[in-house]
Amino acid sequence: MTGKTRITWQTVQDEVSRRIKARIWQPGDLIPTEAELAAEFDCARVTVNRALRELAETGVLDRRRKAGTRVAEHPTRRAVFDIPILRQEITATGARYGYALVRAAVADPPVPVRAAMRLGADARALTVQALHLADDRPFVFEDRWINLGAVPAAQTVDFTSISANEWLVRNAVFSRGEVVFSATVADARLAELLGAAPGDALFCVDRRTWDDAAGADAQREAAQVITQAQLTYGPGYRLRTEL
Amino acid sequence: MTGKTRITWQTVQDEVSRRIKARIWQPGDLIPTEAELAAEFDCARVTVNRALRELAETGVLDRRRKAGTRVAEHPTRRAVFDIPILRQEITATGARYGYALVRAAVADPPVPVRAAMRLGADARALTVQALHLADDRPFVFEDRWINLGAVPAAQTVDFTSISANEWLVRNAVFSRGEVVFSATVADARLAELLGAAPGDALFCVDRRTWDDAAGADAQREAAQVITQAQLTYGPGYRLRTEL
DNA sequence: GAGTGGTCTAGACCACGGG
DNA sequence: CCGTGGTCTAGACCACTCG
Repeated sequence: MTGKTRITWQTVQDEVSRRIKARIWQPGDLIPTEAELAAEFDCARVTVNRALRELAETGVLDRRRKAGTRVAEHPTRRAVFDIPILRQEITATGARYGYALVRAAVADPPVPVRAAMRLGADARALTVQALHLADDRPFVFEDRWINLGAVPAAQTVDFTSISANEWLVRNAVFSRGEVVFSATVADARLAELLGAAPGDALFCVDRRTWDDAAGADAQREAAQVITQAQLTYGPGYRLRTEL
Repeated sequence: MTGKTRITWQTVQDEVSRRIKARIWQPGDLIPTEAELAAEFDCARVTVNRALRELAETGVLDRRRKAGTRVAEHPTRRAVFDIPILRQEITATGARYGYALVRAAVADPPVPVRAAMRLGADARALTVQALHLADDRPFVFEDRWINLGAVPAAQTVDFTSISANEWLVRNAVFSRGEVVFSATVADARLAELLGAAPGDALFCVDRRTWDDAAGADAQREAAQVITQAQLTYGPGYRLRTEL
């Protein structure tokens, strides 16, 4: 009865995973070569390769040419977060999405922002501050700076009707991004905006996105920051994922 | 001179990425089929498949049989965090790792812990509290509960010399995990342990791991929580990643 | 030097799902 | 139905790196 089902890369992956979980192959152990496993499972070597490659990408296996494949000593688990548009994050919870612009203006960015965005001393930028609402209650406060040198078209956009978040996703190319998670204390203004108490601990996400000059080979030197955004979530926010 | 370099899946992936970034193929657009691209790049179809599969996994493309491959409308970016053992997280910064046990005891878990771990009303569990140090300064406080029903061997371990974190990674099978990020306010005890001021906002990570009864097909019903840990980081901690 | 993983090819069959 | 992606096969060559 065993020869009936067709061998697929997932079959192999499941069996290998099982043997690791069952400690048949222990951390640090060398497991059979691709060719040996292919013979055992009676499938092509590339099928085994596909199965093991994914396990190596997720950190379960450690593969090196000539050295062979070992069960990872320290199974560094990898957590994956989907970073959707805020509208999606809110509607996904079943709540109604709302948006309220707080301020949009061309201004001189403060020094820390100027430094983070690598802007010249006299460069002006567009600041957009807005609240994203879930069922009419404040969900997250967005404090964004947009580099007008990189996205001049942003200056003419009416951000009372569309969030900077969504406009940028659709209209600005970006090739690289950074995300930083942290915790911050609610000051008086944040507390008022988010309906929190001053002193509350708030979850905070900072994003920066770059455009590595299209087509240019001079990589990160020529990169310019397109936008920087600080998202401060309301009290009690939790970001969850599975391993 | 163009025919000189061998076509590889990465060549194809780079070119497809370039066309998307350059808006040659715009969000929502149907791109050529695998067969067409294989003809264009003069390579095997499976090579194109490999290239596009990765882009689909990262959310850049949306692929459906018969419907073809489209550029994703909402480029949901995916942030990946490596969750290493704390020792690695600390030594990776160049700091010296240190560990100090605060408390290890078999005890009655408080009700919230009992609920989160799906423990019976009379079940006892092992609590392990410890500080992880970077260059002798508190880096993170670990407040952990271990289900002795799932990992009885934990009861005999001397957690003064090895952290529960590391012991469990090496000795406990787990098949599924959950990670939750949040922000919390430092109370008097946390402030003292972490060298923070009471009222500071602290970054907090909660982890739970399950063992889905090995081999059983009754999946998540039969699962038991192996351990739950709350990691509270010192003030100013930031978790960073690239998109 | 030689063993191991990384990848490509050409052809084939299958599964899904749009029309 | 039938086009499209998903996968398998057998063979081949290459790149890395350990011994």
